[in-house]
Amino acid sequence: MKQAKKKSLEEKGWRVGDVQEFLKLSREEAAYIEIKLTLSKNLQDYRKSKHLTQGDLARRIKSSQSRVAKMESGDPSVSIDLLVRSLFALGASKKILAGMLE
Amino acid sequence: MKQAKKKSLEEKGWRVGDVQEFLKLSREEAAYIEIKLTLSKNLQDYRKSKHLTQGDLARRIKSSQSRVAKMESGDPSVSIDLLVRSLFALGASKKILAGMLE
DNA sequence: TTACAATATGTCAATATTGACATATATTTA
DNA sequence: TAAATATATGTCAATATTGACATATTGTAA
Repeated sequence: MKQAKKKSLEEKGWRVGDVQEFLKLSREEAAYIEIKLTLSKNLQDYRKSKHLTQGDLARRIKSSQSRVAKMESGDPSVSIDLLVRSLFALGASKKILAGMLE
Repeated sequence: MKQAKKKSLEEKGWRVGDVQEFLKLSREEAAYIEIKLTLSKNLQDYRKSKHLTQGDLARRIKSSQSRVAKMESGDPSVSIDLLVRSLFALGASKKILAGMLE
């Protein structure tokens, strides 16, 4: 955007640059959420493939059934760290993790 | 381990099973730490390849230079979440992330 | 149906992670 | 060299994540 136009808009009260910033942020936010959902889904598949209940997995990682449920439902209160640690507890490796993201 | 042997050891005060549990935990812990270090190193390379200072990156992710330094040094106070969000802020994609873990 | 097992949802105190700050230590440039 | 710039390290109050709990809902076998 030309400086003159930018200045003109700013004089009218617009915060120029915010749209681009918004788009960039939402792109990054979307990528972040997508990763969490990918890990969530894979965790559930992985657990089921081992014929474990949420309670079983909870015991293994010293957590609770309700937290495992939140992990698998993509609850925003769950960190990537916890998802990754849970996958490792089920026997996944770094390579397997990489495969989940492809 | 045979049950008789196990019982005998337990009578002597040993917590049998702890060794296996310790090994399993350390295996998972090692994998978790390895992932963080991998992301740390890649973050630094990625940042440098874009000719940005730690301060520049800090501004982009609304954090501080000191936290970026901790991210790149593999400081245990840094979460995978923060590392991943930072990589996305530098333009990385899910696929690129996967490549880092291979 | 009715038990029973598994999963989902909401809450919260305890714990972990965070950005910010001060300041030390490189590293680069004039 | 010295000054400027970049990075490292320690601390801490604010915020986010956590396990635990209660309880609701869903699935499932008798």
